[in-house]
Amino acid sequence: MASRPTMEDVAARAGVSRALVSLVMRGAPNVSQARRDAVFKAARELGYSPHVMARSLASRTSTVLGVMVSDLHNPFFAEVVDGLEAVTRKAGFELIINTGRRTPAGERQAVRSLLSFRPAGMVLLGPAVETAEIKAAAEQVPVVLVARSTRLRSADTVNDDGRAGSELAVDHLVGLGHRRIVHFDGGRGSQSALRRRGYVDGMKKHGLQPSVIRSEYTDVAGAKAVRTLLEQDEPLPTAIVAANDVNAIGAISALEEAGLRVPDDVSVIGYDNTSLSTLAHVGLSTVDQPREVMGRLAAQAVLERVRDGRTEPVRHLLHPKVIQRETTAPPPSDSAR
Amino acid sequence: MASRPTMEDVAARAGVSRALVSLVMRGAPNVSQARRDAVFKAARELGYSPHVMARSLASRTSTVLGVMVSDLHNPFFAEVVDGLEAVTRKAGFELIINTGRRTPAGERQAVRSLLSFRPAGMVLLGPAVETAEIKAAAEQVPVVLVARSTRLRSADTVNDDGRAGSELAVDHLVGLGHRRIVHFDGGRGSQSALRRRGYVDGMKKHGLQPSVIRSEYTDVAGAKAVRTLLEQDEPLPTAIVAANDVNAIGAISALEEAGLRVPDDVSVIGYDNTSLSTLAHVGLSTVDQPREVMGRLAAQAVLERVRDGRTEPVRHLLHPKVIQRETTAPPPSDSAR
DNA sequence: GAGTCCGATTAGAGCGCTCTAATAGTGATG
DNA sequence: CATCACTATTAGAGCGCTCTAATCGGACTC
Repeated sequence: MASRPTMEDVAARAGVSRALVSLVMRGAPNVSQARRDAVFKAARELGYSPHVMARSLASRTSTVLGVMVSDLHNPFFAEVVDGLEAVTRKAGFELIINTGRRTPAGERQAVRSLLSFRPAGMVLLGPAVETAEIKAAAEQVPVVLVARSTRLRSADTVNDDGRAGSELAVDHLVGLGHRRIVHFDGGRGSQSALRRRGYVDGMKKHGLQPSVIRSEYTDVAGAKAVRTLLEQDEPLPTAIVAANDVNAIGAISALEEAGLRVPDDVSVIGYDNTSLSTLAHVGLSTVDQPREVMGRLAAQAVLERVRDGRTEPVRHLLHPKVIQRETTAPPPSDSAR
Repeated sequence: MASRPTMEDVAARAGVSRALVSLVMRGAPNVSQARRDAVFKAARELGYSPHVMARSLASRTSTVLGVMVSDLHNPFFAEVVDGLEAVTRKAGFELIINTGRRTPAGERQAVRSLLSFRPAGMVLLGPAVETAEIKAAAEQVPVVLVARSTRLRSADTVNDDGRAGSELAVDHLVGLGHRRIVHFDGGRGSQSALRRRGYVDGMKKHGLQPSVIRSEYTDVAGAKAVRTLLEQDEPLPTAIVAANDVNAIGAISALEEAGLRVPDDVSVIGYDNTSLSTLAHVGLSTVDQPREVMGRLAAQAVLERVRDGRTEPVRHLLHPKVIQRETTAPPPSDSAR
């Protein structure tokens, strides 16, 4: 495990100064072809590659972008990361990813850890962490939030209109004839309040009684919410607006385990339109968020702050739409109230 | 966006030397309580946090572990990362994750990018990248491979016995009465050759004719393999041994789209036992790999090299087992050869 | 042949930190 | 009260790099 060669080593081997090697490595224009070749040759022979962190320390700049993923298990984020990567790679930045392990405390750690690399910017995907923490980060470095809204002028946001999305989900179910529609919410998760409000507003709009069951953005929580439902005395709802796709799938699993058929007995609609819902075997009806586009927009936003020095906040608000697949259908005929 | 405070700033504010601040930050024992408190107070007031990279530059050590995830979309890796995090966090190391975007070229970039941070060690999850690249990395830093075998003495490995696992899958299907069993392989993906061999060996052991369809570790590829199957003249197989869970789910989706029922018409068994397969709605029969344990073992292996200076390679080989759920059943009765 | 330019090259300081070696401080000891 | 034995603190060099300012070496002019 020989210690890696440094610029000094390359310089010695190529018979030039360290400064010249630095120029060559950065592709400076005024270097003679002969020296340039000699430096590259020496670098190749030694297996040299620049020490990014020493570079950023010396240059007081960084090409690193930190990405905090609140839940690595949710495919939604993997798809956003795809969009992020596409844009940032092209712009010559590097992504480093950290996970929040589904808890605010974990997210806090992840954000701080990312910050300790002194990145040029940060993108937080679905953060559930306190606003204070986000604010602190945004004071040090440009921050873009995805799937989380904020009033902070120092952070940009990329969101879909979660209120509208949930309302659309309700409209869709009401359109199919449902009246007893329950919402499993995202608990303390990001955007959960908005989706809940959209659901409540939608229900009221149709003159229906909203009913929210506290849940989370995980399959386990979705299954648990169903069990809560089954233990209640009240008649079962004919439809569920789940917090997100993962939650919906957990719910469907629990329903089927309880001998209920989806959508014959109960309709379920998710949220996010992740790859999960696309699978024909799952065939989850859901509300679409354009995940890859969101990643791209987030990357552009952070680059605008980093490279172009923009300081005015940007708020991207995308319009959700319902994707009907096989988990929503008219309610069973005997369910008329 | 004020530039972040440095150790010098903290020292000035606390009325001590920079060296003392450094000692306090590292929790050195021989510092008076009074000074220690003063330093922490000043640090807090300034919002100071140490610059990890300057630290590792100066100390010639690193607490960073690089993790290359070949496919962020595959939940298998998210679960391995859970195990990695649990162990490394406790040991005071930080994880930085990079993705290979499902291509060898992407993995190469990711590995190099990770290396440019001069991490203490690297863990490659399911790498499909060339051995030469792995070897080059292993010359600079301890490397642990998960879900990929190698002969390199410079790298540790954590694997399940893919050959045995596939053979078990075949045994399971044969035990149910299947005889026309097809394998969708993992193409150039890691461990794919081993799983293929286990399948072939298993078939031969039972006196059956192996039949492999080239595929990949993605749902899209699984669906495509089914379509290939349907276009062939030969009678459909009664069972499929899929490359992994994701591939299996893609396959099931395509089968159902074609009007075939699983497991009534065709049985499907996956590989990995990811959270995906656990969902009751999916109910995928599969071959279990203990993902979180694998993450823990990998973390321990890399820490042993980093901290304890182990140089002998370690090979963890875990024993797979079949998990029967709802996608495997006896073949349809009229399918007798 | 002295002077001028301009592109190519380099010396040296410094980024934020750690680490070694030296220094200051504090009692205990004889 | 000088000496010793510690413990607590600090100065200063240096990690691998960039960047500014200085220098070098021709080619060109008059």
